[in-house]
Amino acid sequence: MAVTMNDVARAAGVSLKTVSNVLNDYEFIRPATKQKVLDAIAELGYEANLTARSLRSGKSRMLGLVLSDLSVPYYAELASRLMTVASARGYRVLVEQSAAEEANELSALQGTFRQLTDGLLFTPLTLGAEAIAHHRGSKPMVMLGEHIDDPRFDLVTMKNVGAARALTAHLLAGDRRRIAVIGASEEDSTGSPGLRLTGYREALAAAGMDFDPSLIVPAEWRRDGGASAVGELLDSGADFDAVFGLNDALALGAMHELQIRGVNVPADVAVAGFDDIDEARFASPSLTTVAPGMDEIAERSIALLIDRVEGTETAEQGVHVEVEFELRIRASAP
Amino acid sequence: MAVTMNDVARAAGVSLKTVSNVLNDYEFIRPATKQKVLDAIAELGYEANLTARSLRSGKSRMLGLVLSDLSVPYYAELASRLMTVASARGYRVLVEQSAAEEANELSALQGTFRQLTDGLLFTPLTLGAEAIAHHRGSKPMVMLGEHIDDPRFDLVTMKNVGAARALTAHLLAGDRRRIAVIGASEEDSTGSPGLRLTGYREALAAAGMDFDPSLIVPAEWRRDGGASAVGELLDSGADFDAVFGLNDALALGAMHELQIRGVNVPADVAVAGFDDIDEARFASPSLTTVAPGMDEIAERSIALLIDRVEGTETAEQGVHVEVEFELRIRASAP
DNA sequence: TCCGCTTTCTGCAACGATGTACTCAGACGA
DNA sequence: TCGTCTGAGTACATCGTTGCAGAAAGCGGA
Repeated sequence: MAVTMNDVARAAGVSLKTVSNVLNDYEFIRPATKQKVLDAIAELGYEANLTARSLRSGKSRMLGLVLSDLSVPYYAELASRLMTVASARGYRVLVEQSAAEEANELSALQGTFRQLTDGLLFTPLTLGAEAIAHHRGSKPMVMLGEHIDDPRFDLVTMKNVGAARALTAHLLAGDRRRIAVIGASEEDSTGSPGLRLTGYREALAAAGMDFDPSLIVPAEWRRDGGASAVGELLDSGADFDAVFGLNDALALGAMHELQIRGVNVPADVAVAGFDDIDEARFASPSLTTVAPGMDEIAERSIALLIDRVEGTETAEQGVHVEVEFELRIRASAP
Repeated sequence: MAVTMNDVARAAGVSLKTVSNVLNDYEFIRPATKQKVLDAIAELGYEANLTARSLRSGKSRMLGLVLSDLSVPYYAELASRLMTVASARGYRVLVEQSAAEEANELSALQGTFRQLTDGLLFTPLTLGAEAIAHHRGSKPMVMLGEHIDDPRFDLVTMKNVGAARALTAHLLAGDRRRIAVIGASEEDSTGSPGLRLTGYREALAAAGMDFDPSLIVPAEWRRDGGASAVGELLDSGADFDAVFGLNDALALGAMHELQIRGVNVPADVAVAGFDDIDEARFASPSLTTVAPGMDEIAERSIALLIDRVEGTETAEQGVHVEVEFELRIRASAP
């Protein structure tokens, strides 16, 4: 059996409650008593039982993170940073994969997963604002990445529109005139696809260029999605001199397919992505993309969530944080 | 406040313990009573408090996973699969990053992390068998990936030696005569680097070729490690016609650097990796590598660990599982 | 001297579940 | 008819903490 507070109390010759007081930094304890307790703890190698503490106090010092799939590089890198930042503040992160399915997102929002954690970092993909508001429960929650722009929720996000606009402007400045977009459909206006597409349209408009719906190709946001989307474009004989993949996976898949088909990147077609995952830097050619400020997203969202959990952040309305981006101009679209 | 078993008991007009009995599928309950309880549960929307259950029963239905860094694609993909498989058996996975530092591995092995979980999936990178045996505690533990070949531990691993041998043999069959190895040093004989290097040496020996230590370049197992290692090789004027990166990240980094320096892959230098991460398929050129059977690793290790936790697996000695691999011949080393 | 306040420490209940031991009918066999 | 056994359900203690209330001792002020 493990050492309990009772054993420590006996060894130190004090009451159980005094041990608890020492551990919780209660103010009025004589230094000598405190030392006795600390010595006993060290000698017995006592470690607090987190389950019992959690049951009694109602806090687990665990944060939940809901995302679609940990094997997506962007999410993996984000999760890694979130865990590191949380750990520095004494919290752990419990990850739940939703596979982008509504039922899973719902159960992560309500069920036992919620119970185990003090607060939630949520990347909704299928659930809308109303559904979330209705099922969210009472514990703190910070929305991530997706722009569910609703004053009821805390939100930490990247500048989707601005970044996409800047990246498109860069392509235009490089004399690309027919920029295909992969990963959205024409009518998208919300969510990451919609916002990034909006940035693209704004850049076109600013340059006085027409928007051509035939250059917008929907695709699953994965490498294979990017590959097949660009395949369709090529097969259809579309005329384009650049591809903007709405995330890096799409762009990398597209670039792969282009090269297989003998299209030179960037001479014939420039390629740009979004996210600046580590892989982008080492692709061949290296991928021009946008770094959405992942470190800052991780820090701000963890800080906000923990402040909510601990009652430090008291804003009534949802707090909205937008993080600065940086263009990463590389060989695929110089 | 959340609904408790007491509320359910009151609503159903039975004792608290009867509710518990229904939930735990106790045998002797009249169907009518059971139905009353189930109705009350449904009506009140009761959900068991996992923390309380865990305190009382000593089981949390959580498994720990210790790895160096979730942002490493191989680990991210593995973690994702492990979570999916565990979830199908009603378990969650709590991930801890060790950053490949000894202190972190130790604390994951002993500390509060261990307390929170019923069993551990452990990828040791710095700790040796003795240290692990000494600090392991009493809960079940399954070693992953690394070949700490010790009968005291359960282990699920890939065929490192065989796979590396087969891959090297493939390169030799393609008439590559000077195969550089990135990610190991000459004296390595254990761990992933050592085992894969052993496979390489065996393949050379089988082909009657000499082993040239100057072709073995140590490197951090990351993309940038692969890039700088191959940079060193080129700078030193070494003579080589193939690169075997001991994992895909190394190989992809190396391939990137080769192409930047104007070396044609595969015409001038063939490149091969190890792991078959998703990215390998979409690299340019696509990467020849070994698929180490990740799905099977995930299934077998979770099954073994849960069987230990639930007492189904009773082998006294450590159970050792070796999973089959498959070569993936692609464009970088046809 | 007595009161009230602060400092230091203690005991008990409680968090919400499960395990053990028990009660109480009713059935069954001798 | 009696004792025993089995089914069905209950009461209470328990897991290891923390919150709340209170007790004892010391101190200053009137």
